[in-house]
Amino acid sequence: MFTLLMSKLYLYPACELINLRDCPMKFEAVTIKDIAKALGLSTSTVSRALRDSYEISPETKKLVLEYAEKINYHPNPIALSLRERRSRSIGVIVAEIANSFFSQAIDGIESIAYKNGYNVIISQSRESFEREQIHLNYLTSRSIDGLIVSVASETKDFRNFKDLHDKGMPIVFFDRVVTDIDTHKVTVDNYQGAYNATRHLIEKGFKQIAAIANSEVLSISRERVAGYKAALADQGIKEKDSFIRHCAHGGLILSEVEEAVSGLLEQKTKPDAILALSDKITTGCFRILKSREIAVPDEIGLIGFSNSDLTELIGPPLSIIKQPAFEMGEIATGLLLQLIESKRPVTEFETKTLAPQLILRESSVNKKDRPVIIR
Amino acid sequence: MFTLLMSKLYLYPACELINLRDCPMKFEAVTIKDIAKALGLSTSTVSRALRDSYEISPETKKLVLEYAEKINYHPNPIALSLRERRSRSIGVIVAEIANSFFSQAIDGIESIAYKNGYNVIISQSRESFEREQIHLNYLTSRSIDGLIVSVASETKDFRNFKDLHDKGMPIVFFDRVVTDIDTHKVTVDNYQGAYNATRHLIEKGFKQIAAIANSEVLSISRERVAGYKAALADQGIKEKDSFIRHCAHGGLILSEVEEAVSGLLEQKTKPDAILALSDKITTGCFRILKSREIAVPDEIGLIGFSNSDLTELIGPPLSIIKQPAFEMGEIATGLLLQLIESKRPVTEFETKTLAPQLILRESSVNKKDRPVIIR
DNA sequence: AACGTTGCCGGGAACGATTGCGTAAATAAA
DNA sequence: TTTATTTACGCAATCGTTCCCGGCAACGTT
Repeated sequence: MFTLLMSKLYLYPACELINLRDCPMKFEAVTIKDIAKALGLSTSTVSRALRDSYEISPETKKLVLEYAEKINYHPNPIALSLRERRSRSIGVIVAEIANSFFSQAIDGIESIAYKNGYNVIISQSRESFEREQIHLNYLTSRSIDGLIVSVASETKDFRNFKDLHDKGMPIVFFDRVVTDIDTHKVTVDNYQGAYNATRHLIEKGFKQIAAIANSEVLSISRERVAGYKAALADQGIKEKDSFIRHCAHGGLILSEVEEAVSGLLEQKTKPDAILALSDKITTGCFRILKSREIAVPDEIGLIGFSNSDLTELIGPPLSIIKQPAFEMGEIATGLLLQLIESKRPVTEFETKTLAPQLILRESSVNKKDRPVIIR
Repeated sequence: MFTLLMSKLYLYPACELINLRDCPMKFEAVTIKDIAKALGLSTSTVSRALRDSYEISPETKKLVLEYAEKINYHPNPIALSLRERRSRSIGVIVAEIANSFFSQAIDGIESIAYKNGYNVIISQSRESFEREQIHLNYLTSRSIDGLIVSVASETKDFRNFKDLHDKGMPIVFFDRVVTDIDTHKVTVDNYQGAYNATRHLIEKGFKQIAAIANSEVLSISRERVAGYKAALADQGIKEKDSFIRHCAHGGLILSEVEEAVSGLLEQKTKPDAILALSDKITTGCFRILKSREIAVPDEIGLIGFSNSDLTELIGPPLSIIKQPAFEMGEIATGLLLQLIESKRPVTEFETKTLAPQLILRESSVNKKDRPVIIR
């Protein structure tokens, strides 16, 4: 290195000096050429030796491998990507990272991706259609091999996803899936989750149960509301349209939750319990009830979807429907990698539906029954 | 496209058919060559036209740009990376994504990186030295342009970071910094944060204030403990070694927090307040006090570092020292990009210290004073 | 009329790796 | 000995870009 530098300096002193300044030297890239030159071999031989090709003699292999080890050679992943036309990275679009459900899911995604030598590139839609589409564009222009998506609350137009999928981009949806696009999907049994929670409320003596859901177009909202309605029907309770509210931004904006709650409380017969059908709505709802000094569960019972560990510590501890987020991330990634690495185009897609977990605590237990704390 | 395919099919029917099967067609890569061929130009001309070079006539430019737009051309970032020897992606290593502080910081990192056309590759150490080093290795072998790190609790040996930095890899530390390595750092005024919290406890009438900190080697632990001690000293309270506990894994394992709390409660004079000096420890601590049915703050007051929004909803609402996590992520990324894109090697490094925010709620207010709820 | 400028463009070598093909030497088979 | 076969390696193309050259017109200058 030193001698090399010196000789170059001798030939082009100024040029080299400038170069040294301009390039902060980065990571001294030791390439296959360096090995070839040092060992008096061709790059092809070195490459094959490193890949343990049968065409290379054991002695040469040993030589190459030892030298590569010695100078700490690592194949340049970018060169590989260019040649193999795959980047070995997958894109992820979620509403927001700082949401327990998504961060746990990303955790799962990352763990499987890492094990298989893939990078994960994360972006957040913040429930905005526009941001989602921008990120979609950006990610695809960055040549990712596949995509894992939980669509934004605002999104009503799935054409871009559809086009992308039709063009051959492997996509796996999780949590909030797009029913119209035929690909792998990973969800929780939202219907059952909402059904069980509603039924639980009824069993605990609540009569007037309202529901606040995420955006109407979202798959999870439809399924959860359906579960809620079914549970009411099964218990002979008539559903009221005025008891079902939606938050277009998934509760990301507290004011929309506030509006939903207000809408419920202003009615002639007020609800005695609220079923919150999305993470942010659950905690948002509690926040509002608390600020209005409405006692939970004595005045209004509360249960909702949530993946936060801290719900247990809230006063009163919140009953929640918890999704196996980490597992969902793992499964989605497994399916995606399967799609990416499949030799032939995949035409059979599956929808994995996991079981949600109902964790009952104090917030959903009517005073008559208190304390029935099941954990 | 169709005619092209047909002519190829005519020449190499079998070959093409196999190809079509093996390659799930991916993303139909429209390249600069396609444009050149279609327009009867050379690739150099097209490239230059796209980059608006002065060497290209306005007419040709127009032609190329319009055609490129029409067929939706996007430069292949991988080819660019190979040529420019930069991947336009930065690595991030944090303890765990599903931790409010880190997810908020990542949020900030991602926003700035995205604006500047960089990808973010995230990995989690889970406070383990081994995992951290594995990820460090992996990330550097994936040719990232720079690194943002908050070191793991377990890490005592910073040689790999140091070596990497010495080799020219731009690194920015945030939150948990490595004092020995001279590079940009972004922290919060940990000393002041702990000082103010301690002082607040004293003012609220607590006399026996204990502290539970993260791993001893961590910069944040040292600074926070120092602030705690200083506040005691300033108020003429003698510090007790037995009142300072450490959690080697940063509270990631609840049992170590349990052990720390037990250690405090077993003493002849028990503490009447606990200062938790790390996110996980704060909530872990509360969790344990609650499970032991120790009233907060009546029996033991509690305040601690935390970035979770839900601390407000806990019963009783937790007083916290909150870090501007999002902002820290933004600043760290800005500094990193500055480092990456600097023409000449940077030798002057700065440490940005932001102000923590003390949010006082009920958990740190002694009964005599209740209710003094400052928000 | 001869020569220098300028404008505009193409050829081709990189970047780092893989791989189909060709081929020399060494060995085996005839 | 001649021919076939194997062994072990090198050449060169390729992936998509950029950019250093070099070239060829059409000018303008003397």
